[in-house]
Amino acid sequence: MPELPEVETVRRGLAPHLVRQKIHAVQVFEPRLRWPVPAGLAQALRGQVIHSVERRSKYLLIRFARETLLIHLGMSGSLRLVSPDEARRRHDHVDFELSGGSILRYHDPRRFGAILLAGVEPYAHALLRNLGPEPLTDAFNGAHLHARSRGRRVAVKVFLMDAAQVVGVGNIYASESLHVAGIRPTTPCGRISRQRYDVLAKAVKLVLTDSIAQGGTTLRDFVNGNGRPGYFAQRLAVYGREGQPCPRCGGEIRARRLGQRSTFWCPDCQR
DNA sequence: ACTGGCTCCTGAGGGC
DNA sequence: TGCCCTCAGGAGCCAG
Repeated sequence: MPELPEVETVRRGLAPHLVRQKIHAVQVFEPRLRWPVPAGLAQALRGQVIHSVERRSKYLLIRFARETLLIHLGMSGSLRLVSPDEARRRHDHVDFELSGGSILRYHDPRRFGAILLAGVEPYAHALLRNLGPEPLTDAFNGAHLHARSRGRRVAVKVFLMDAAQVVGVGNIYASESLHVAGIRPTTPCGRISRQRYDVLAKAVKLVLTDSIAQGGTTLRDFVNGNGRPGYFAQRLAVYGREGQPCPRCGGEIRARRLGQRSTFWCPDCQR
C-alpha cells in the first residue's frame, strides 16, 4: 500500500522523466476507479506539456499550463513508465502516451485510486482544500495537534489519522508513532497535554523519516516494475504483533479495532 | 461541529 | 488441490 513516503518516492522518480514531455494521447481502458475517470481526460491533456510533478498528501499533481492531473494510488495503485510494445496486463487501467515514445501506465487492482482533473488552481480543489499540514514540515508540531484537539473526544489514534489534522499518517504509522511516544491509542485526543503532543509530533516525524530511509513497507520500481520489499516492515514494534512481546518493555502487545481499523499497542508502556 | 459507520474492490490467507 | 469465507485497507461521505 503506498504510504506518503512511497508516494514521494514515486514523485521523485517520475518527475525527471515527465517534466517537459508532451502528452501525445491518453487511453482509458477502465474508467471505474474510486470516482469515474473524467470523460474529457484525453481531450483535456492531448498536446499539453508537463510543467511539474508535485505532491500534496498522497495525491500526485501533474501540472500543465492550463490543467492539473490529480492521481491518487489508493491502496493498490502504481505508476510505471513502459515502452509502447509492452503488453497491457490485467488491471492496467489508463495509459498516458508521451511524445517521447514511452507510456506512463496506471495499474490498480482494487481500483481505490483516482484520476481526476483539478484545473489551474488544484490546491483549491475540494479534495485538497481542507488538508492538514505535511507531517515533515515545521507546521506540524505539538502545538498544532494540541490546539486542534481541544474539546474533542475521539481516540487519539483516529485523530492522528484524520487528514484534516495532518496528512500521510496511515494505519501502520499511527500505531507505531503512538508506541514510540508511549501514548495509548484509545486516549481521548482532547485530554492529552501539550507536552505529550510535542512528543507525539516528534514520534510521527521519526517514524516517517525512518520509513523513508528503509524504503517503505513495499516499494515498486516505477521504471522496471519490480516490486521489492521495503525493510520498514521488519522494524515494526507493535503493528501486526498481537500477543508478542513489546520490544521496549516486554509487555504483551494487544490489538483491537478502533474506528474500523486494526490497532496495536503495548498496555505496559503506552499510557 | 463531531462522531461513528459505511462504502468502493480484489487478493491473500485460513479452514476444511 | 480446490473451494469458500473473511478480512484488510485510504479516505470521502452521510446520517444522527
